Amino acid sequence: MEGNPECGRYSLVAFGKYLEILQQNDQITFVCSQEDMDALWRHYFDLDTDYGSIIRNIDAQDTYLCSAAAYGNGIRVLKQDLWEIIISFLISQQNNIKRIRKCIQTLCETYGEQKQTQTGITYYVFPTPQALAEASMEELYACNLGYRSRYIRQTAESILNGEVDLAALPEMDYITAKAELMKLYGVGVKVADCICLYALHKTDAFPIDTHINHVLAAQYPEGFPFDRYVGYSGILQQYIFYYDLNHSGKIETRRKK
DNA sequence: TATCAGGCCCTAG
DNA sequence: CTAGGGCCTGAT
Repeated sequence: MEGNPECGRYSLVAFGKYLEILQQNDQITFVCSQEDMDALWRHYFDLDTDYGSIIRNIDAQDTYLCSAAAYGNGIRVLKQDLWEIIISFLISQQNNIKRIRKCIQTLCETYGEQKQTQTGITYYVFPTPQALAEASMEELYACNLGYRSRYIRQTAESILNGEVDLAALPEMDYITAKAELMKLYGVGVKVADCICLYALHKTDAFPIDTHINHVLAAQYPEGFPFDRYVGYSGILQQYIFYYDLNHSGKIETRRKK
């Protein structure tokens, strides 16, 4: 998603299509046909889920989680393309967001199909498994993917030769799907959880990275109450992550100045 | 110059 | 099973 929060204008490419979104205060406008809205974007943004009821179910005694959820009110866990998310999170490891975006953009421009909107905007779709499997290691390294290049190459091949069947994954339960994903070279516990959450919408998946780990140690020394939030702890993880990354970051910045 | 950023793989013990 | 080293690269 590319965006300019100042003027409330966002754009993204998903499932081969380009979408522009405009926001004026509480009003959101999707610039697309009614058909695409109903067939694609409603599902993609998980618009039929009531996130408000999830937030209301949070333990009122848990002031940290309540604050995090209030801060992240409006966040939605997207239902993104499985293949795209696998590669994107292979790239994300030991990496920062700025470079992740650049790597993915380079992959799309180098190996993805170029398209144009009716209004003449050029964009690139995410490359297919075939396209990435055909890339040489030298070419992948040239995309600044670093040591993740071999993860991407081998993963693309594992998909092509049927070692892992992408089409079968959505039918699996969370635990099974996670184990299946971890057969892919370069996919460990954390990345598998991200894929489960962002592409397969397994909302029990609770990715634990360095930020979350830090919060869990500081706020939940007795352990996070997963039992209380069966079926949607992954959504709460999003609130925690966003809160820790932005809110507490701002506090640190202010202190320094 | 050293460290770190939304980890993972591999090898030892 | 757990610990620890190595790994691409760019920013600070």
